Amino acid sequence: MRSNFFTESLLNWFENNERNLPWRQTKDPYIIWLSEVILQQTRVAQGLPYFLKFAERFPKVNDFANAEEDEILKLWQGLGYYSRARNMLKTAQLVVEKGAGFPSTYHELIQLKGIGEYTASAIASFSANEKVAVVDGNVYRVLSRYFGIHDAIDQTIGKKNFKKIAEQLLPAANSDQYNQAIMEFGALQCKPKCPDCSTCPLSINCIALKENTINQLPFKSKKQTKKKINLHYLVFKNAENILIRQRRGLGVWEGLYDFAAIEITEKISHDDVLKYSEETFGFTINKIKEPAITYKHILSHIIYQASFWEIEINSSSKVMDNYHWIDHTLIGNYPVSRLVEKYLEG
DNA sequence: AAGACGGGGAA
DNA sequence: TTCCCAGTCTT
Repeated sequence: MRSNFFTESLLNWFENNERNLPWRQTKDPYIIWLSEVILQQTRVAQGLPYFLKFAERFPKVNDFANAEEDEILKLWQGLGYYSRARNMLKTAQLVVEKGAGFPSTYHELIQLKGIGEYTASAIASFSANEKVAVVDGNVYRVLSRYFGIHDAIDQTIGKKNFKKIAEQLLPAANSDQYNQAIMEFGALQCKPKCPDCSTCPLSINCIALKENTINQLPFKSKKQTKKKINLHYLVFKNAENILIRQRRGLGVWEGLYDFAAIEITEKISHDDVLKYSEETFGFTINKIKEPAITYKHILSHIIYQASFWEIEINSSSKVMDNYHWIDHTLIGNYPVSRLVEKYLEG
């Protein structure tokens, strides 16, 4: 599967269409790592401001390694897939501990937390020009269409095939430029919806265009379903304090802060709230404000229907380890989900 | 192999 | 609504 026309056309297209992105101004594997992890499953437009924040706050891996997880998560707030942030801290700490600087070889990178095949290839290619092929969503799309490959990209067999083809296409020289080029081409020209094939320099040899299968490729075998969960938040307050909880072992939003909550499918009543408050916390309720609105919050695999009960109590009695009474004006200092953020915005 | 894991932008 | 984004990890 060698194609000089394909690779030469992409390199030429890239020379004329490359975006000026800040992480392309450096060979520092640490900075490239920042950008690559931030951009996992994330559009450039959404990730860019986060990259700028992180690069400014943590110019060196040492700065990152010395930060508290809460600060990392606060900076990451709103970007999603928070395990990326938690894994980055572990990786930064390990790199500093080893004392040899941020690695730039695929072999070393692939062993680090939060760095998989794509990210290890990207960092090795862009920082050290190692001859490895990147395979991301853009690459699947461009290759599947141009070569008319209908293998499922969410199956092991299909992934291996695309990987092999990507490796065979890698040019001997400028493989770093070529890797950038094919991804940029996928993002700007060979887009998921309505690609502009009429101006595409590869269209003359594009199998999917010839077969009219552009809108069927790349092919995925599974379709995701979302389960619906009702999330009843109990926001306990007294005169000056509010009760927050750090999420531990709940799956979603690990490490972020929210409030006491009941997750059941049924609606809950005024009496349920009273009973739960008494049994779980020993609280005596002063006043309950029923939720006026509900929030629909959609994750990749869950649809939350959330409501917030505001509950006044008189004292701040002792609570479990992962719960904290804090001054209500300080809640903005804690990392929270977009759902909680929207509630707090009123 | 399949599911968990966020949030938002585009059509 | 539906798709998918410079994917990775766990089971």
